[in-house]
Amino acid sequence: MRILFIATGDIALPSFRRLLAEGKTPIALVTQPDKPVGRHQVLMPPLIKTEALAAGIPVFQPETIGDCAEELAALGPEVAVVMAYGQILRKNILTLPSSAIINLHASLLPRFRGAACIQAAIDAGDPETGITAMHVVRELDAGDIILKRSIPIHPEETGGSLHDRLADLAAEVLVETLELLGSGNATRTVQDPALVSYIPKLERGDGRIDWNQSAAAIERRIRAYDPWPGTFTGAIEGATEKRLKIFPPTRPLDLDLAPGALEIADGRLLVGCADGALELFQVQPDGGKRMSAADYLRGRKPEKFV
RNA sequence: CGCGGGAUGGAGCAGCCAGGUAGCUCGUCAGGCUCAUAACCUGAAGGUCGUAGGUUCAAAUCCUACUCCCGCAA
Repeated sequence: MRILFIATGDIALPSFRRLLAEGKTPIALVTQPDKPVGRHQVLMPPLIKTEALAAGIPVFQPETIGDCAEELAALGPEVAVVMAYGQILRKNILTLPSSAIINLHASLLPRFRGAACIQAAIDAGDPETGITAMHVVRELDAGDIILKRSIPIHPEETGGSLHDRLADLAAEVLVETLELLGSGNATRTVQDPALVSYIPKLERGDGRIDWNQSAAAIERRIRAYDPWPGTFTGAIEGATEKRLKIFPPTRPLDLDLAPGALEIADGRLLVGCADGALELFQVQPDGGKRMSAADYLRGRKPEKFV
C-alpha cells in the first residue's frame, strides 16, 4: 500500500514509527515548514521531519499544501493519513489518493471537533476520550467514521499525559484502520449532527484562571491546560500585579473563601473560588523558576489573585 | 541584535534609586521546655553578594562587558 503521511505534531510520531516498524514505510511525508521557536527564534524542524529524513523518506514542506498537489500526485499515493498537520486540506489534496484519505483525530467524534480536543476532554470532566479514524471531507473533522477506540481519563490526567497516551493509541487505530481498508471491510458511520461539538483553537492567554468558576472546574482546567497553553493568574503584591503560573496538581477544598481571596497558613496556599477553595502546590512567579507554594510564600507576599 | 524580569549562606526573598555594620521568613546543628512533637524558647554554624574589569578613601549598591536562568511575543 502506497501511503502518504501528512503530519506535523508529535502526537503523530508513534503512528509514524509504527508504519516504519511494520514495513509500511510511507512514500513521503508532508509537514509544516520549519518555524522559529523559543526565546532566540531558532529555526526548528518538526521532530517527525527529522525522523523521516533519517529513514530516507522524502519530505515536503509547502507553505500551502495545495501548491505541491501535482508533485504529490506524481507519487501515486493510494492512502493518505492526516494527523495534527495544521493546515486545512483543499479539494485538490482530498482527491489525491486513489483509495482513501483518512484523519486520526484525538477525540470521540462527533464530540470535540477542532484543534484543542485533548484539553477539552479533561476540561469538560469526561470519563473517557479516544481516537477516531475517519474519512477527510471539506468540513473540519466531519467525515464518516471508520473506527473509534476509547481510553479512560484518569483523575490526575494532564493534557500532556493524555496526549502521550492518545498518541500511542492512535498507532493502534491506524494499523487497524489500514487493515480494514486494505481488506475492503471498512465501514462508514455518519456523524450524528445532534452530538456535534466544536472546540476553538486555544491561544496563549486562554489559560488565565477565572476564580469565579467552581473549584472543581478550575482544578480540571489546570490539568487540561498542562503543559500547553498552561494556566496562570495575576498575583497582586502591593501596587503591582505579577503573573503567576500554576501547575497541577491542585486540590479543591470545602472552604468558604471569596473568589481570588487568599488564605495562607503553614506554607499552604489556598485560593477562593465560586463555591469553595483550591489549594495550590506548584507555581512559577514571573521571572522566577517553578517552585513549591511553600517556597513561593517564603519570599513573596501576595494579597489576592485576579 | 524582538520586548521584559532575574542571579545575595541549603530554599524563597529584602537591601541597590539617594555607595559606608550581610537583613527577613524558613531549613540545618546544639541546648532548653514538654508525656510528646513537624509546636515553642535560646544559641550556633553557614555568604568571594553570577563572572571580569572600571570609578571611588570605600561597591551587593554606580559604570562597562560577559555568562547563566526565566516570562512575554512568535
